[in-house]
Amino acid sequence: MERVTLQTIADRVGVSRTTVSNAFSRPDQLNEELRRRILEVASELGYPGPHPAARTLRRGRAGVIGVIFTEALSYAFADSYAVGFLRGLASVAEQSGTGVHLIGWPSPDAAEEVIGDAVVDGFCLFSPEGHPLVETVLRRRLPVVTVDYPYVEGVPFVGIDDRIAARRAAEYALGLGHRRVAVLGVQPIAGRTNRDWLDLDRPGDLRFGAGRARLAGYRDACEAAGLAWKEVAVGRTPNDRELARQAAAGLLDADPRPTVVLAPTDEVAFAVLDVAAQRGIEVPRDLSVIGFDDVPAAAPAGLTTVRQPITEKGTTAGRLLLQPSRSDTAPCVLMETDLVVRRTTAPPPGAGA
Amino acid sequence: MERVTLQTIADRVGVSRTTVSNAFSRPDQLNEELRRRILEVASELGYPGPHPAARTLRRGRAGVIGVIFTEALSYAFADSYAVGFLRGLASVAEQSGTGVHLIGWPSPDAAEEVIGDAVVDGFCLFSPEGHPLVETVLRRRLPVVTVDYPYVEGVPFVGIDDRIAARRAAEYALGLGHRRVAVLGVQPIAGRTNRDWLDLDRPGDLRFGAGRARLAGYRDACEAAGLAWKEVAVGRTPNDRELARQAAAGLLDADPRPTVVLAPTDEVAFAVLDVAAQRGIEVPRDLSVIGFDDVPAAAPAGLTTVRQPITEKGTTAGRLLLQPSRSDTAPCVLMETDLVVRRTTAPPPGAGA
DNA sequence: GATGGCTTCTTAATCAATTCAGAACTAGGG
DNA sequence: CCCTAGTTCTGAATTGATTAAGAAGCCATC
Repeated sequence: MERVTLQTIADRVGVSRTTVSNAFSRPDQLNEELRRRILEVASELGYPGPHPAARTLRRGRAGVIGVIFTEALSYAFADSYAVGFLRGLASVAEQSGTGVHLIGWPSPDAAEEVIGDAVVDGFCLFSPEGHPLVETVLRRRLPVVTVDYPYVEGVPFVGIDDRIAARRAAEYALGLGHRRVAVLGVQPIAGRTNRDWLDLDRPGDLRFGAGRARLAGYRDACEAAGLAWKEVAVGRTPNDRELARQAAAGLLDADPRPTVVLAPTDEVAFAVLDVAAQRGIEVPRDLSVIGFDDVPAAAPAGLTTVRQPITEKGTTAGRLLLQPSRSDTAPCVLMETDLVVRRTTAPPPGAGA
Repeated sequence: MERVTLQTIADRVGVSRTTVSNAFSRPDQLNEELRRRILEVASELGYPGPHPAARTLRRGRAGVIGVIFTEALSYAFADSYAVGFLRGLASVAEQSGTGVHLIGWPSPDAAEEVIGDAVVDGFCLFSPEGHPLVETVLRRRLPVVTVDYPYVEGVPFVGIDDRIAARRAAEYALGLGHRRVAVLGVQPIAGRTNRDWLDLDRPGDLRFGAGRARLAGYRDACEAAGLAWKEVAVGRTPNDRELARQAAAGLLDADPRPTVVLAPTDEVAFAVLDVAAQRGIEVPRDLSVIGFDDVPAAAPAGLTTVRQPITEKGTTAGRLLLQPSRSDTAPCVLMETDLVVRRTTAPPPGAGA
């Protein structure tokens, strides 16, 4: 059985290849009766329809956008922040008949290849912790939007001001009277972490990771409140509930125990709550906990956290990609955030409620 | 600025197009020094790399598989069963340098187009509730694997025996002594539901939906235990925790109230637990609840449920797609399931514990 | 009876690569 | 000096469609 192409059908029906193409793609260009005959023969021969790669090549448009993650693709489905973002992006893409191609990143080499081979009309770089692949992506010379990190001059961007938002959260805690403060930072996954990751003063560095920017915001608030940074217990952890329990335990087992933990994400905040429950530490009486993101699970858990418009970030990124602006300067959207106070925060014990 | 192609570079360096192509795709075919010169010129000219569509067209391989969902793409990220499945699939794809293209289904027409336009090497049809698009997909004449439903003769398949698994769960409940039984079925989303959806006796129909198959399993168990099906309270609901609360309330507010609810999914079971908590009905003392799927949230919630290997389904489907079997008959994998008894089931009240 | 406008179809160019067969050159062995 | 083998590069065919430009036929209008 040979391959069936437009030509096969054209020969069989006795018309030109063009006419057969029109039968599929521009029905108004030919006689209805002839079109029916063509489609009938096509179906008889088992023609799979116009070849998408050939069509894309000729048309110069794929009808798909690619979303590139920082890590392995499975991350996209494990993290509810990522899931929320994708939901927003997908809904916009859907409306314009555009597909979404998810691109993971098993290893740097594989990434180069996958990015080079992606049949897409544009890329969305989704990377809470910076993205070593920006160069590779830009090389494709397609429309690009980066989300969260990094901000690249001339490339459309969607994000929030992590530093300010984190500062607000810390200010709230300090305002409640807390002075024994512990903070946690999200570090990039193992292997890519350098030793002075916690050195917040390296210039320009904050532009490459939400974890560090939030940490810096926490520090800003502490110092403004007259609390020296070196008196604050600082830990770091991957953004995984399971793994974060270790770091959380480290902080909660210290003596004196902190009265508030500022977590870099809700996921990590949940880990802190888990450990507190294990230890019989009552929240918020003995310990206050603040998260970041306001993922769907935060509300039922009563977690005080910094809300950011997760899904809206996705829709915004989608629109930026699908309807590129005509202006000279690349759009740069900073979303609003706000502190959502729920049931995991209270004044420190002995504050004389 | 003109478009830069292999030819542009070839002209500039003074070699043939073939040689430039080799510089990118088959480094062993040319002199290292010449290759360096070519790559240098390419980078100077801002060459984006070999055009993926052209490459795919010529090679006849895309390096991507498509996953087609039953409903809107956002569903894929809202449902934890789907998320688990995708995680498995993605991990296998990743290992063989293959991308994953997620394909939603905003409307039937849009779907035809998106499926026809997808530059992929194969399709995975993921559809707990049957799939009207099987025909469209098969027309592409690419490798296909269907997951859960529908089972199509000659098409590789991965799934579980929903009917048997559901029967086992119901048998357990009946074995505990329950006689006032309520069951819930998951119906496809509104608009595609016909009126006699609950008529389990329509021939062949059970092959098109986990919801109905599980319902049939519950019925099998009841009748085998001498409990007439018409004495069982039957409700139906979409697979959404929020929406399912309504159906759950309908069952729990009945008089006499059932002592056990057999839910078609964990998501629905959670809704039943929510409503029970609202009403002050104590689980498992006053009410037993059994779910289905064993999603990650089931264990912490203590939900008794039917475990199915969600992620493993994904890896299996991936392998079937990426390493098509050489055998004549299409592989058909039925996964194991088992009942996981946790803290939401007990003998009915007044059974003399 | 020529002119113009429609509809319907065809011709030929184009999209951007890959690949196979073969040419040119170098080097080694007899 | 010739033959063979190996490396490096080229020419031409091929992949499967879309599209702009143009031709043929038909009808109505002036």
